[in-house]
Order: sequence, then structure tokens, then C-alpha cells
Amino acid sequence: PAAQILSAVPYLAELDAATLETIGRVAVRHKYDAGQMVFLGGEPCAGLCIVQQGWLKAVKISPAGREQVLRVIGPGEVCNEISVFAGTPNPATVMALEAATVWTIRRETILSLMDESPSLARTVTQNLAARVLNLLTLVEDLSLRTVEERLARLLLQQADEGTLHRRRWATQTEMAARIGTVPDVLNRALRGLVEEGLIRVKRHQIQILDPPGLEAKATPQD
Amino acid sequence: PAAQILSAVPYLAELDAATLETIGRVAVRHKYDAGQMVFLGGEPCAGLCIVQQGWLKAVKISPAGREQVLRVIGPGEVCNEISVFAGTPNPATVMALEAATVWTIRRETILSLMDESPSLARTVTQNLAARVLNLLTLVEDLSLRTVEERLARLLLQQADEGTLHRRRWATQTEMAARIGTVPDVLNRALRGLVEEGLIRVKRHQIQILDPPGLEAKATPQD
DNA sequence: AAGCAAATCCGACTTTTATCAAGGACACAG
DNA sequence: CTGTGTCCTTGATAAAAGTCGGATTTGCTT
Repeated sequence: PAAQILSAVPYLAELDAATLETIGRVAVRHKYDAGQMVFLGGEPCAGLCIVQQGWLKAVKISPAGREQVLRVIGPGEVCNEISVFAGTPNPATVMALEAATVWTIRRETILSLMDESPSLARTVTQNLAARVLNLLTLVEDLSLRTVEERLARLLLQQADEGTLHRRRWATQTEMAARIGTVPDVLNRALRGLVEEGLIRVKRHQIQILDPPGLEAKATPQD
Repeated sequence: PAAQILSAVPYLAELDAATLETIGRVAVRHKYDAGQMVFLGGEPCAGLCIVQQGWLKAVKISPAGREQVLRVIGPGEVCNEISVFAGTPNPATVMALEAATVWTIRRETILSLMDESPSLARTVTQNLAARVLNLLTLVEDLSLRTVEERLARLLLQQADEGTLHRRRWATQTEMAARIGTVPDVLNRALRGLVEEGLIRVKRHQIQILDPPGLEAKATPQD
């Protein structure tokens, strides 16, 4: 049932069983294939979006076709909060990186729930503040760090116990859009790190051979 | 009296007179000189900050000393919301661009007020969502647009009736940090626009001579 | 297993952005 | 008015990032 799935979403955890039931009745489920568009930037607000399964990405696209990934969205995460709470059109385009199941809740539903539940309001503000924090570090990266530094940071951040497991859709093109560059440049940077013996790139994973060395690369060489 | 000044701040407009009185008693006033630091990034949260008078800027600074302006904060505006609502250290450094008077409210005060007032909660979320929107366009600018495009956009955005009035502190160095580049490069871009007859740079203002032409520069070519 | 499309890799080249050095204009304080 | 900063300007140079054409490999489908 819808309510049970929604109860597993941290964002809605503060709500009691009865309200979750209500939401479950008004929420709409949708499935998307890999590469399919979920929202188009600039379109009117489509409501709050909750990912049940699969991965999405939020991107800005230039007229020339170049893409900057703003955020990667996984199961249990929420997206499109901005247009919901600012009352604006969708600020970014959201696409499915793989087959995904998402729920959509109308804007008014969430807003009125927030009025009744201070704890939901607190969750919402915390979530928004976290989004601002992420964007702040993205701005810092783009403005003050080189591609190599950004790459090193991404690897360290994504790595789990020294190895980074790449999902099927985590191609070099995607990684490039993530750190704000193009595939060719990313590839060079990646190979550069390999030649210095800092990492090893294998089939579907990247191993960090020399964590301290990579840390050094991640810090701007003033 | 403190309460009267605070009532003029849009951020607090939703609160009733009695609560404003309470806040007025617990808020602390502080004055800063031009160039002085208000908060240092990384330090523990110093509470919500309200600008009564003067202008501040929020910046990220690289080890090499290069600066990226995140936001310029004027009278009636609020800053440091992020550390307040995310419960983290200050995410950025805030400095006074000119002599300024600011009020500071402790984190706990705001959080408990929010629990009692749904309309304040709504204001807070709207404000945070607006902050995300600003950062999204900043990311888009830094990642997908050239310096010239960013400059053209800044000019158009800041202009009022075809002329942009520069405050004393709005030097080329500041503008450069605003669009994420260095003074030298900004100057060249500015002169480029002058030579094309799109703008005229005078003492303390910049005139836009050819708005459509500048619009064209503001849009990525092709 | 073959074929096809996407992803990776590579070298040469261009454009954009940053850096360095140094001269000139302006603004303010004494 | 006279110095002493800061800000603006400019050319030469260097570094970083992006582009292009094409060679390989890989993964998936038929």
C-alpha cells in the first residue's frame, strides 16, 4: 500500500499514520524508463516528488547542449521542493538515470500539512538548508577549484572503504557533468591520477590506492 | 526601540507585536566598519543575523586568496539562516562592505518561534527556497556561461531604467568576485562591451546604451 | 556469435581564463 | 595642494579548459 512505502521516506517520517494514509490516497505513482524526462525546467510546478526506487538526476542544460548535474537523487529522497515552496516553475530539469518509480504529491497538500505539523515544518527547513549547503560547495568547487581538484574530491567523497562502486549509469560523461566539465577533460584528469599511481580504474569500480596522495590533490595548491 | 526596527524586516513581518517585543529584548545589536568581518566560515553558528543598515557580502575564499561572492545582503535582509536551520557551522564568511548595523538572534529563539507560528515557518521555507534558486542560477552561470555572458547578465539584472548606479564599494574587484573571475579579466570584458557601443562606463554608474544588444551577449551563442 | 551503439581513449589544436608587471587616474587626508 | 593610497587600465605571457577527428574497446541486442 502507498502509505507503507511513504512511511519509509525520512522526509515524511514525522507524520503520524493517519496523515500518511491520507497522503497515500492523494499521491500519484509514476514509472519512468532510463533516460526519460521526469520534469522539464521552466514548466509549472508539478508537485513534490518522492523517489521510491531507482535514481534520478537534476540538471541545468545550456543551449549548446552542455549539462551541469546539480544533484543525484536516490531512493527515499525528495525532489522538486524548490518549486513547491517558492511557488515558481521547476528550476531544473529532472531525468531518470535508470528505471525509476516516483510518487507525486500536489503542492497544496504539502503546504497545508506543514501548517498543521511543526515537526514537518522543521524537517522541511532542515532539508532546504541542506540543499543550500550542497549548492554552496558546488559553487565553491566550480569557482575556486580546478578540474583535477574537483575530481579528486568527488572520488574521495563517493568512495566507500577505498573503493568506489560505479553504477551502470555512472559513466565518465555523467561524472564530467557532475563536476562541471566535458568527458574528454575528465578522462585526461582520470588518467593523470592513474599514472601517478593514486587510483586504479577497473571495470565497474575505481580503487583509491593512495588516499593521502589523493587528499593532497583535492586541496588547492595555493 | 528594537521592536520597531525589527517590525520593518519582511522576514519577521508575520509575527505579532508581542513576539516582536520579546525578540527585541533578546536580540543583540552590533556595528561593523567597512571591510570588517561579521562571521567567519567554519566557526560555530552565531545565530540569525538581521541587517538594519548598510551592506554585507557572503563569500567563499580559496587558500590562494581568490574570492567568490555568494550573495550581497542589504538593509532588511536576513543572513546566516543556513547554519541556524541546518545546525552546522557558518557555511560562508560574511563581511561588511560599508559601515553596517546588524542584529543577532540566538538559534534556539528562532526555532521555537517557528514551532508556534506556521506563518513564520512558511516565510522561512520561502526564503530558503529563494536562496536555493539564487544559487542554482549562480551554478548555471559559473558552469555554462562565459565571463562575458555573466557580466552582461549582471549588468542587465542590476540596472534600473537603463542605468546601473554603483555604490562606493561596487568596485571592479567586487564585480569580478561576484561573477567568479578576477579583476583583470572583468575589466577587459567591460571594455569590450564599451568598444562595441553597448554600454558606457562613467564615474559611479554604468549606462546601458543598447539593451537588446546586451541581451544578445547575455545569451550563450548558438 | 555478429553487429551496432555507446563509452573510452588519445593526440593536436583553439579558445578562454588567469597571471604578471607596470603605468596612469582618481579620491581622500593631511 | 600634495602626497599616498586604491582603483583602473593595458600588454605580454602562461596555464587551464574545451574542441575536434578518429581509433578502440565494451556491452548489449539480435
